[in-house]
Amino acid sequence: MSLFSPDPSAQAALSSVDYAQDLLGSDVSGASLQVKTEDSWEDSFRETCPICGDKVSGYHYGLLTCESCKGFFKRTVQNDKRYTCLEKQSCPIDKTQRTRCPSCRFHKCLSVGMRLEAVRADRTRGGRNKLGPLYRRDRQLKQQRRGLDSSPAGISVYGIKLEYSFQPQGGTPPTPSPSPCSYEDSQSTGLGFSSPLESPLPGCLPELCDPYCQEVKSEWLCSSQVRPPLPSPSLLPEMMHCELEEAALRARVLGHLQRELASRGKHDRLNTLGIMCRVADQTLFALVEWVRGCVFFKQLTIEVSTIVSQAGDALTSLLSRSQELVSKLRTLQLDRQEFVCLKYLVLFNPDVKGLAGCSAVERVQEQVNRSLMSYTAQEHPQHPDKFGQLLLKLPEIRSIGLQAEEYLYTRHLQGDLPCNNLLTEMLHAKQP
DNA sequence: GTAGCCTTGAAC
DNA sequence: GTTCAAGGCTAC
Repeated sequence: MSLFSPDPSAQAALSSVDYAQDLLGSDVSGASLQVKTEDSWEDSFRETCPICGDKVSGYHYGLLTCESCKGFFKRTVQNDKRYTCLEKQSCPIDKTQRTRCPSCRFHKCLSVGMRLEAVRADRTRGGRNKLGPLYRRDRQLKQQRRGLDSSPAGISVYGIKLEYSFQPQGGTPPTPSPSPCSYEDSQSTGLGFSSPLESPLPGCLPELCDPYCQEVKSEWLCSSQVRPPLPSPSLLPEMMHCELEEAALRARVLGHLQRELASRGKHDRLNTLGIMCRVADQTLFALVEWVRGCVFFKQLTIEVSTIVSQAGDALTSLLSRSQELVSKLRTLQLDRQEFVCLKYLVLFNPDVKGLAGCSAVERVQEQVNRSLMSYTAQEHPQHPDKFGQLLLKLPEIRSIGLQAEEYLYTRHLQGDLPCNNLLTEMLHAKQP
């Protein structure tokens, strides 16, 4: 069984911190495929490091990398190093030139998906972390992909039935094409692959390529003679197109609230929590509308959700954390494009507990990462660290979302929340 | 600072 | 007991 898992908790927290800092969201969990093969592990070592192309030594901080990039990433994060690129933040990173520009090397580490949170703050040695299941799934998916590569198209491998799939927007199956395709071409048939086990078409732009498509990657990342432009931010206009107009959203939420307050009698007034829940409810409607309309999400099917949630009394802390986050984002001069990218990164979160079939989500995350990196490099060259700084805010955004969720769940269990609204419905859905 | 090898220890 | 992804050590 396999599920896709959007994470509106953090979405809500991120989207509404300006005017309603206690929104909830939902999470889903489900079983994941558990297949381990000897071949897949051996095959892992035949791959090349997605950062420099050197020989892979194993999974490190979220993906298969070489020993030196592992060490570089560890040193950088552990020692909180800040690098500055002396060129245009687009230095080629390969085995022979990887030590030339640590700034671009670190950006590449982040953009291909190395996880900051996998570097232990307490420097504890040994043991395993929460990425273990991800590594297992990745190994398994690689194995599946190899099976697909050597099998006729469309035939399932190992008899595993997929319950979740990327679906072409037009409902027509993707047509394999041996020639390179444009982003628009890919859009016209959805993302061009119908399950997380299938790779995108060969020859597509790197933004739409699978993270392990080394042939294409090396072409645009490592060539020093003909260097293509920075990873195209062409995804951004598409993402911005789906964006709700914030002023209109505010007006809608406030208008609804005013009408509700006006319709209530003297003895039927809403208390503060009631007002906040109404705001949360309307914002959730808007968020659901955004999620439904957003690029990528339209191509997903979603299954049921369950979660075990624990209650906590945290409104003060929640508000203070949210305000602090907003303040940090303002200090970073977060603009609308970056805000939208963060929203996508929060929504398409492969770390969601119990998420299976997450490779498609990881691919989306990687594409958005690239778009964000490209955008910040082009639009804010005076702030070369901005991409990394923005990514560092994601754990806090997600954490605030979870805290909001826990708080609301507690109040929900105590019967403090108004009935018959979307918020309550979502909280009901979270009961184990 | 880099990168290859070693040690550690939780998950299986 | 084995695995393997963390952090540590150290020659360069």
